[in-house]
Amino acid sequence: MAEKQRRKPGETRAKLMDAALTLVGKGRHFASLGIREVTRQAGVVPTSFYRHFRNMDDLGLQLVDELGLVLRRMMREARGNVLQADKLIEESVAIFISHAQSNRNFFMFMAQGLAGESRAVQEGIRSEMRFFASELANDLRRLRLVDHLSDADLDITCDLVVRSVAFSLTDLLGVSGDDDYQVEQIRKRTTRFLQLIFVGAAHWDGKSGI
Amino acid sequence: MAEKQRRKPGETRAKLMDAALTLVGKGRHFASLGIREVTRQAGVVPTSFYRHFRNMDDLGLQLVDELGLVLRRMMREARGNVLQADKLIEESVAIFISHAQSNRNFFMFMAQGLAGESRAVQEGIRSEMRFFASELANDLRRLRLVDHLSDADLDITCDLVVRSVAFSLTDLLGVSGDDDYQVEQIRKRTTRFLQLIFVGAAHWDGKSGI
DNA sequence: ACCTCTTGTGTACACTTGTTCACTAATGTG
DNA sequence: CACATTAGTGAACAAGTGTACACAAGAGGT
Repeated sequence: MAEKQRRKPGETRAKLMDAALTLVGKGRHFASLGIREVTRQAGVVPTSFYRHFRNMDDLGLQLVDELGLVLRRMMREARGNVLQADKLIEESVAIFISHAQSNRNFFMFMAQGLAGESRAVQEGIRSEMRFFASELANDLRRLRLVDHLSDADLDITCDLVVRSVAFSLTDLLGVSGDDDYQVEQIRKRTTRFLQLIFVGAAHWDGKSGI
Repeated sequence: MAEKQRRKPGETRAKLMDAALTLVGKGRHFASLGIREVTRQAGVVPTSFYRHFRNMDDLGLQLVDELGLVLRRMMREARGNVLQADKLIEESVAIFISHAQSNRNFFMFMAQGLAGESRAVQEGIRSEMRFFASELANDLRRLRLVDHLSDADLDITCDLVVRSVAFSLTDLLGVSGDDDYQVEQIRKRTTRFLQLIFVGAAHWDGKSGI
């Protein structure tokens, strides 16, 4: 019988969140996880769960918050590392892929959450994406790369960019992660997507299309 | 005690698939559905399930097949109804939204399956999307709208179009369905996305972007 | 040193789950 | 009509589930 082991404050909480992410990383869907399963994976007794979360949805919401931090870190790195404007897309995609690889479980949770079963989690992730898109819009404005676009059109453009990258996530998470060839294919394809979008934005006249 | 009621062949099978879709439509995630739950919703005894499916994954796979039919019907209608090339995007998006509304549960299942827990279902949906993109490419070629694009660039373009529309699905399924204003917003936004992409494709020179 | 709050533990209970089995009514085939 | 096959039923079982409760060990304040 295990002794009671008092650990650092918040450690069990972190272990539970980690456990959920680990299970998601192993291919399970967050919606199908149970409290007992998560506590088992965390090496903790089931009742401990309730000390930190009201239910699995609650845990999901707190994961979204942490996801926000991961995304912000990624954004900061992108801002710091993208020096020349002409390599902006390529470098940003590379940074994105690198972060997605090293936080695989988090991004897997994000991909799942977009069509997940908790409306709150869904809205949380969506909100993170909106924030991301608006920051991207700010940056592009600041770099004076989109002077001819109205605010509304810039908004559309950035939204589409973020969505395309998010969709690439599902490609990326579908391959084994150390399959360098496949990852490289996805990187190239995502880069092309964004280039296509920005070519469209550059020639956008505010009216119709084809 | 209910009598044994022999029904039309395949009726119970259909009822089970319908039941799963109904539950998905009610906001449940497919990955979290259980056999008993589905049979209960279908008004059938749990053991009947095994007469038609080996497990829930199997049911999911068969749902993907039916989803394929729905998508093909939609494509056929789009081909028949889009007369003028200049309204191509708007009409296609309208048809898509209309189908997504009247097959809400199916499309919800599709949105979930993209990051679902069964690899086979995931691959099935992905394959449907690839098929859709390639058919779109064929149509655009046939209409001679993309003569300046290489096959590879056309492929990228159509892929991006299909992805964008698929992502709009998650927007659409997030609103209540008879909230006409919101649906209209999504329709407009999706249309803009596609217009932006096609403007990009029209000015694509085979090299870089911004 | 005392008290209080927080956090982790073990036990318990009622309920649900997936799956097996034997049984039976309807159906199609000869 | 006889017969094999299919497709439905109900009972059963072991395993797993969420949650409630009472208890205890350490932390922090006074």
